[in-house]
Amino acid sequence: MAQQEDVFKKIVSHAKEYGFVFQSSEIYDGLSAVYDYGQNGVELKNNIKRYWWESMTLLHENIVGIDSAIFMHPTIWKASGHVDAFNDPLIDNRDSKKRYRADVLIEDQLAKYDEKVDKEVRKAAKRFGDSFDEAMFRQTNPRVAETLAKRNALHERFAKAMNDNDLNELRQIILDEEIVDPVSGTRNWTEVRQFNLMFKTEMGSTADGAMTVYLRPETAQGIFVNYLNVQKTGRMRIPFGIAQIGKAFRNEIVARQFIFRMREFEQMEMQFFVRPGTELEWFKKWKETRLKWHKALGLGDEKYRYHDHDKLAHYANAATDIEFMMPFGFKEVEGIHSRTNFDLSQHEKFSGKNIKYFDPELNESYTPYVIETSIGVDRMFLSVLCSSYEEQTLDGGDSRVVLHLPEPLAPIKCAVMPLVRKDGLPEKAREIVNDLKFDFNTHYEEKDSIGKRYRRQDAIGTPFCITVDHQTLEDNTVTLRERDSMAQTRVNIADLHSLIHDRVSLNSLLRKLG
RNA sequence: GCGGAAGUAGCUCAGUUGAUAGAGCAUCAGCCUUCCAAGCUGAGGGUCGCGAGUUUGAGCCUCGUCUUCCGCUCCA
Repeated sequence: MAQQEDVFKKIVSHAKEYGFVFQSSEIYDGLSAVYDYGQNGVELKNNIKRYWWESMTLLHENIVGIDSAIFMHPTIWKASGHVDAFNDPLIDNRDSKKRYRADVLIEDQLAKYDEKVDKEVRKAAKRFGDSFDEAMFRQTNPRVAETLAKRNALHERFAKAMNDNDLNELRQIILDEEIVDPVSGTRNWTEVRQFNLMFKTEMGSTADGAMTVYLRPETAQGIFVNYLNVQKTGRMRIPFGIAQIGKAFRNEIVARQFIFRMREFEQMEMQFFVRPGTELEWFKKWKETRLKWHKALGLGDEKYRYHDHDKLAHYANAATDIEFMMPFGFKEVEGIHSRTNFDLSQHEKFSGKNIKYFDPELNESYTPYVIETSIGVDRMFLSVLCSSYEEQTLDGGDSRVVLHLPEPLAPIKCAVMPLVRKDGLPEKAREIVNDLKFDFNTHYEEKDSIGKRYRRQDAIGTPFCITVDHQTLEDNTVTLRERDSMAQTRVNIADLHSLIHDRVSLNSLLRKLG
């Protein structure tokens, strides 16, 4: 494990050194958990997005795309449950170093009072036998009355504090109730802090007229609130899907592991709308379809696994993750969720609008069920990068660092280089570049020895190098050198285009998906 | 957010008990002309994360702060 973490550090360094990923605002000491993509990173990332987008929209005639705004009506996040779910008052115990939700601690305390009352009741029931009147006992017993009075006072105080969002009062309740940390058994508590996982900003240029809006914490809601627009204007029939790629934002408490967990990240989501009752079939189908998409990249089938959720979120009736073997363990890259009709029903309720789908085959209206596939672009990027990175020892003791990127995803497809910088070779190489550049991201390079130039291209994952030598001037052939095998073949300049195209075009990946 | 460790050139790092910064690789210019890096000459690049303090003097000591890593914690 320690060794793997070393590898991960090397990958992070490599990503920076070769222009894939930089920390945001680095010259100002950086901004925590925010990263920028460099000149090679952006190409790789765009290629990943294109692979996903085309696999959705080109290969499925019943899936279309949208691009919704990051700003959305704030009520959407009330409807989706994010306003409640993403706002927790948290408190730390200084001795155990554990963190708790303050409201949960107090709720546990309430439960303890209830438990105390129940205990009295059970004791009395045992003592009085059949003649025991529980209702009467609860009303009249002085010990029970005392406990209940305390409990109700606490409940009232707690409800008020939560309602007022009074964090100091929550802490005071914890102190007054002498609540101890179940781990350390101490009452050495920090302040209660509010954690807002959604970023807030204001819309409207005057302070008093401004409305609080959120940066979306997921892209899915943009699809839900538009689904009927798309269905009607696109004359879509169930089952159909809507795909979207876009940024989302979460104020993560702990954001770590490089670009694996960032505060600003990009999602590729597809929401698939189906007839109620058929959702689990579709869930199964999308689970398989999505894993196939991953495996087609050839990063290694053994690096993937499903992780089915036992504990389901409030809106889901089935959920699984596709996990990828990162250097720091199997980690979620994609989630496939059967979201039921929760989101659409909520939007119907909160908006007051009828957004039911009319099914012409059944001749009835209903709220569709939704299967979601949601993949993190940055996580995908990381899995591609990590599994492609190799430090290779060559015959003769030489070594090289190679990125075995899937060829269609590589930032640069081919590098053209004159063997020497004279005798008209550079000019000939330029001619080749000027022909290939319209179809492939092509680099020209003439500096340093040829071996060194090959190494540089290996380090950024360029699949092909084309070398122009003196023979080229005579018979228009060049050396085509392959990244992974380092094999060299003599080919005609006229054949370069199709040779490269067969290997680096996205089609070669998409065809594997059928 | 808590605890621990760290931050010196693009990368990897050295810097002795405090005396105003070095190496290798990389980059750039030139020479050489060579099909798998590390040949020669020269050049650029650092207010030692940032800010205070102690001191005649701080990369080194103290405090604060930011960032990163590890462990907790959290995770629609």
